Amino acid sequence: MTDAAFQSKFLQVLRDRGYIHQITHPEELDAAALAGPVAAYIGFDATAPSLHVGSLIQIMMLRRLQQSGHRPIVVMGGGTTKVGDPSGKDESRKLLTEADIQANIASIRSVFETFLTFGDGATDAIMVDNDEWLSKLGYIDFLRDYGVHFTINRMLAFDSVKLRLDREQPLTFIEFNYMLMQATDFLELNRRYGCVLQMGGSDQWGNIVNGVELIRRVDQKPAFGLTTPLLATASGAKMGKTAQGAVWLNADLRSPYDYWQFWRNTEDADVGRFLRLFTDLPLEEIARLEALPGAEINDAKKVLANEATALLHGPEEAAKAAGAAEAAFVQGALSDDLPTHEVPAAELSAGIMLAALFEAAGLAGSRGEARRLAQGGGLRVNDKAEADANRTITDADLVDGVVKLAAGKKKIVLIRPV
RNA sequence: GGGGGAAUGUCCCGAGUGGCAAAGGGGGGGGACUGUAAAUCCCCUGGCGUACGCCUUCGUAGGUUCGAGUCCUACUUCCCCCA
Repeated sequence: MTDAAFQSKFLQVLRDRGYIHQITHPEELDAAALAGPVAAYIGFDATAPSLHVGSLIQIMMLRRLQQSGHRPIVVMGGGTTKVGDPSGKDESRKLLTEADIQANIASIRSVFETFLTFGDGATDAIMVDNDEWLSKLGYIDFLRDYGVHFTINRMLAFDSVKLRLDREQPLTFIEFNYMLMQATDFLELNRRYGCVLQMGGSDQWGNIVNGVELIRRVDQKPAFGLTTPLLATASGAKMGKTAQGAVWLNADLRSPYDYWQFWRNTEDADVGRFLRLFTDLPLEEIARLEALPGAEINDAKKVLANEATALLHGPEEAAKAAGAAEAAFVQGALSDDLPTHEVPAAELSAGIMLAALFEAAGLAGSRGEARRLAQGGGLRVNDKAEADANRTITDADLVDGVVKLAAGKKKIVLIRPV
């Protein structure tokens, strides 16, 4: 079956907006989606207190699923995170404690509420924690019930395993079991909720296929897998990695302003693709936007930033971020909505070394970095390049009640005495 | 079980003769040019210090030496050959 032949709205949308990389059984899945609401899940491991942009394509895919009249299941990996997914990783990650994992889950879960509608209806989203069943597995029972369906021969051939072996990096037995855990998840969800589809990133293909085959083998029931392409920018860089680290979705880790900026700085060649993936705009509108010539493409980037920020943080925050950016970049003015770092007024009066202030404001990783930045001409105070990072900042540097610090032209933080 | 290799700047790859803060890439940051883009060119890329400087780094732990990434010993992990 070619992609063009999809009958179901769900797969048509995914195809047209660029979500599909691989599907295990395209025709069957298409038929199932056409016949009625299907339940599909994506798992999210709780390795950090927030998801980042890399997971956004998955979240958006669940949104498309729901928009197409189906039921999204968000699986929090309380159990799988205890084991640790080796997929795409060079080396073992430190094992997280149970408390860390639970704290991460608590912190992560709220982002889904803005993208999905939760409830008890047929197409309402639900969220479950796989620790609920995984932690109850008994070792011998597990081996007898599930272990018999997996051959080492096969497991060794999966990329997640092969990568580690090829790089001569150790792969521990616990990590080796991860794909079995994930396959167990799928089977359990299939039995509990009639979940027939697991989706995920292309690095999850192996894990997903295992689940599909487990269900087909053990329960002789249909099950499907679908993966998204690996997201990279047109220049080949991994999506969502910036100087300051990952682009977190939680507002306390990355402000709406910075989130807006992230999208605003999209490469020309990515604008159309990102609009399709990360906004709800109609395809015709996107086609028009991405066709804008020359510098006008910047208008499309603003739309992208507005829409994407609104989806995550709400329209008000998006508007504030857009306003602050407009003021800072176009008018060269200050806006209260720029990222702000507060310092005690007394400390400022006494004087603070500029390099230390940069470090505290998060604009530099260390004082040394701030000094280098100054030498390179990228350190600015109140819009003026400052070559001496050792100079002292005091009340005298306040302009309209704040000191405007910038690392380069784009990263701005206002220092406000309190 | 025996024999032979390998682990390097806490992002990755990777040179390295006993004097090394350690070659060179990639990635990242800054500057110039632009459109808050890409491409290109230039600079920077362990921490602290205003500074002569001090501290911490080459799988782990010891040792030899005025001095060790470099030599020795043990351990850890990986690869190859023989069994």
